[in-house]
Amino acid sequence: MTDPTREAPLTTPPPPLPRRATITDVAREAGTGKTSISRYLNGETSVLSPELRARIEAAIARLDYQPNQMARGLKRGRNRLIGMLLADLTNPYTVEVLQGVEAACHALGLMPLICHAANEVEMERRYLQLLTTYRVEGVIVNALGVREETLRPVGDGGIPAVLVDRSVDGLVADMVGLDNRAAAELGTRHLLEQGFDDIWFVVQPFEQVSSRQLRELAFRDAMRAQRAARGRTLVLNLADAADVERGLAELDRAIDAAGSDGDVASATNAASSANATNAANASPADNPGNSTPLPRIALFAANAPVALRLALHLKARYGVGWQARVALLSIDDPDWAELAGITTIRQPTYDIGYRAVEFLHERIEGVPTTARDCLLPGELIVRASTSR
Amino acid sequence: MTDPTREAPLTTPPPPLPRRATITDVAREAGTGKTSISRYLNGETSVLSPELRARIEAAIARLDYQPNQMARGLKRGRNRLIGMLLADLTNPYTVEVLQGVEAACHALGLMPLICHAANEVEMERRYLQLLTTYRVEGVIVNALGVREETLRPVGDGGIPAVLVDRSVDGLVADMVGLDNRAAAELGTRHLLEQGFDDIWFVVQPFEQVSSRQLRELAFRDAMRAQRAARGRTLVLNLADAADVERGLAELDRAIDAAGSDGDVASATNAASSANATNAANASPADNPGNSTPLPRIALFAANAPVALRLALHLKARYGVGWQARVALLSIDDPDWAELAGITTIRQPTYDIGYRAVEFLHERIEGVPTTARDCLLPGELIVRASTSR
DNA sequence: CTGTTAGCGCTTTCAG
DNA sequence: CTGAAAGCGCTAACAG
Repeated sequence: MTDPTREAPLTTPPPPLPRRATITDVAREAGTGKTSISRYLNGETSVLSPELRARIEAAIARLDYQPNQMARGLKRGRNRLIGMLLADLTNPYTVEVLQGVEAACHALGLMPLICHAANEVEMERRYLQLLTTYRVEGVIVNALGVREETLRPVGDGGIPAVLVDRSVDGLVADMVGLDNRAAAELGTRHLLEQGFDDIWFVVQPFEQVSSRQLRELAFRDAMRAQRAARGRTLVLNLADAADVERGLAELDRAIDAAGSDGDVASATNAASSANATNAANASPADNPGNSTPLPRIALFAANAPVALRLALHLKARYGVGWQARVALLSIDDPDWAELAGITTIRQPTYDIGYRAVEFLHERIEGVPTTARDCLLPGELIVRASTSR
Repeated sequence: MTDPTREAPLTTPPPPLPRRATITDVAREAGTGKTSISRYLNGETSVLSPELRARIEAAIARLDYQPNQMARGLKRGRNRLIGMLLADLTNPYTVEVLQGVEAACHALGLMPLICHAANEVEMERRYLQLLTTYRVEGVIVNALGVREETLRPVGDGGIPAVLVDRSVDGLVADMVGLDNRAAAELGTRHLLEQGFDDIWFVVQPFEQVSSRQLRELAFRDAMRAQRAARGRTLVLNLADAADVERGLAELDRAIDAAGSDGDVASATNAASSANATNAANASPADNPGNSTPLPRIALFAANAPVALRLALHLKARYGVGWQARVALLSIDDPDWAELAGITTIRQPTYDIGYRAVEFLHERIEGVPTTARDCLLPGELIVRASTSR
């Protein structure tokens, strides 16, 4: 569609829906004027004589009348609708945030229009357009990694907006999400404390996505503070199978090298690959005398989709016992984490959603604050994968 | 709220949103009447002189005009909105269906309002009310196990509706979902062919939910056809922790009995529990002389949430090797299925969603058919859990 | 306490 | 080809 403001003419002539009762019908039925009905609907109950009120109530019941929100909205200039733009419902994180959003909306009398961009920037643009066209009073945006262009209608001059999980470059708006820096530090420190000295941070392409950027940066910082341990970042573009293959192959080489070098129990070819490139600068002395030597390599997944991809690969490669071979920690705590026994950092997803709506509500009601950030802490959940 | 048609008065006086350009503004800017603008918007392009058209285009661009859908809807009597009422977004099934719905809506120029009841009947009622209030042209309902009462506004006399996954007792409407009978048969037959002779069908309470009913019934029928194998149904109310405990304990007893009785490798107390009640009538001769004897018990989960609960329990009880102890098969194919190596029957979720919208669209356009059912086949995906 | 009168932003006859 | 006028269902002054 070249011009988004133009739409194709409706194919079929409107087959009139079964007409519902209108306020006029009710007024007639109750033998009064529309105004009184309107007053009743809006709770101006005190100004109505009990007698009239009863008649109105009866009429409404008899006609099964339900006020038309569209018309109300048109007149009032407000429709209690807010848009909720989601990047990816496939990600459990999104669904959880949504629960918080719904609860808050319920509490505040708002109705969220949920729009699912399904990772397509074009969809995102289209939905944003649609939302403004329906005159939503505000939007909560879990944006794809986009810039000012598609997000132009919101924020600053446009409709009130609050960002979730990620901030967007050109856009000044409230934002609520995980305290990424603290979370990444928490995870890294845990891994270090458990004695891992070769840690891979695995993340989707992060140039566009602020939260990923922050996590990766915090990871690098945390690793830098710790000498004698090595930290690397592996970028996995989950949308590109070839890229994923390449990345996983790189990982495999490292794991194999570390495994044969460090695992004294598997007495196969320990000596032969002692000079493997990757594990060269790890100090063997770090590892205290456990009965089962630790896997030397730990994987730190930046979010659940990455963790799932990694887990699937590791399982395919090392079988059901993969957890003993490589440690896996992930930000996000999907329901299968417990099943796979991986350590996670759970985000306060419900609260994130709830706060987002509260922020938006304040903005809608015209509270004048400047753009705020609300960073909520994550919670480390230690499971077998990284413990002992 | 006693009376749903009444709403609390707005707390704050409407702080006027930054007013957007209206059709009148555009008309003035273009030096013409509203009618021509309207014609332009509705693609009646042929009746406009190229000159006027250019002026209109310019005016629209200059004012960044976007027609107000609410107003259009009010006038036209149609707003291209449909409701999508979801029982539980936490279930991957739901999200997948949603993708199909969205695609179809996109193709047909509809805008889905997604409402998430989060397994609360009250929410379902509330949303349904809201949807009719916004005068959606139709609804797609993935209902909780409800009866006519809350669903009264839809179907028959009310707005067009199509049911997804489940039919509802009092309600005549189109319905699209899995061919439950065939799917349950497929699963049962697979288990039987693999040599399992003690099969538990595990399902949430199914009096209210037609799809669960059908699956359970088909399972029982399929088992009845097969002599020498035993089939049982275990009901697990996932919302009730105590009930789940009870059910799982029952399961444990059966597994222990079967395990000690059949698994010659674990030479612990084979004899002592040979007279265990449950496994008594299983014929040991059925099991061909494999190197690793098959686990005798198979679990058939009626859907993914049940399968997850089972898997979590089994893992907690039998450790990472639980898959060797008990076979697990599930209807639904969540992303962790591959990770856990469980066999599944994948539903054609995308198609289900897509078809649902197509059905609804036909209904909206007034195609006069009688209530139809569309049953789509599931696909068996065999994984380690039940193979060999 | 109650009804009359204007519109909200748009579409749609019906005349030019 | 173009525009004026009459509403869609509802709310909000403004009088009674």
